[in-house]
Order: sequence, then structure tokens, then C-alpha cells
Amino acid sequence: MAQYWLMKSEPDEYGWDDLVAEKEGIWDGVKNAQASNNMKAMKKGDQIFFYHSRQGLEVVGIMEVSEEHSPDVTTDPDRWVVVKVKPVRKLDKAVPLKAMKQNPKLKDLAIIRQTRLSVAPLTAGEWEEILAMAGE
DNA sequence: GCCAACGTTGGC
DNA sequence: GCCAACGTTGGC
Repeated sequence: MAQYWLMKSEPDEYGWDDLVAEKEGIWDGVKNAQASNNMKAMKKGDQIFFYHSRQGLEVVGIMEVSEEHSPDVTTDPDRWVVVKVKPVRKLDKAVPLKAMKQNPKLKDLAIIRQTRLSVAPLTAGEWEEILAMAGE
């Protein structure tokens, strides 16, 4: 079964619309051991929520892993990795952080507990709950 | 723009 | 190998 993830990006830097325009994006520049380990664990076809940080503060769409990890030549290839992702679809309505914080079922969500982690795993239950909040 | 949280670096 | 200083991230 596919695993679920959530990845953050500042829309100023790289937003959902940029990914859609490119059709396939390389998720690079992640310089954090925990996030990097999560990326290494990703399998092709895993589902990922795209979250806009700093501006927006909401989950805007779903993407999936199109190519598993490889060395990140934009940073330190011996240390960090990239994955390739492609957009699946935009959510009917974006799910704001504020709403997720108010939902007791999402209290253990990695982005709430550890805000600075940019790539985090999600349980199937959390995935479903966020989808439900998006009206799906 | 500010500041808290947290990871990393470097002097000892 | 410890820990203070520093840099970066991200919510507010």
C-alpha cells in the first residue's frame, strides 16, 4: 500500500501552480536529516499533500512520487537527496493550518508538533481526515 | 518583521 | 564530546 506524506514549500519559491506548470517537479534543497530520511523512504506512487508555508498556510493539492530518491546536486550530493513528484490534483478546497490545529484527530500531525520539519509522514487516518476537511 | 524552535557548527 | 553561538525555518 502506498505511504502518505506531506511536503512544505513556500509558494513564493515553489508553489502548487509551479508544479502544475512543470508537470513534474524535482523536490530539491532539503537540508534536514529527518526530512531527507523521509524522502529516502518514499516509493514511487506514494501520495503527498502539498502544503504552502509562510504564505497561504494551507494544504492545496495532492501529488505523487514519480521517481524515487537520487543525490541532490544542488546541495551536497553525498548527504542530501531529491525526489521527483508530479501533481495528481488540486483539492476542492484548501485545508488551512488553523483548521487542522482545531481538529483533535490531527493533533499528532508532524507539522503541528514540529513545525520546521518540511517532509513528514502521515498516517492513513490523518490523510483521510484532511481529505474530508477538503470536502472530499 | 519578529521571534521561538531546532539543527548545525566550532572552540574548548 | 560538550555546549554556547549561530543560522534557518515557519507561524504569528
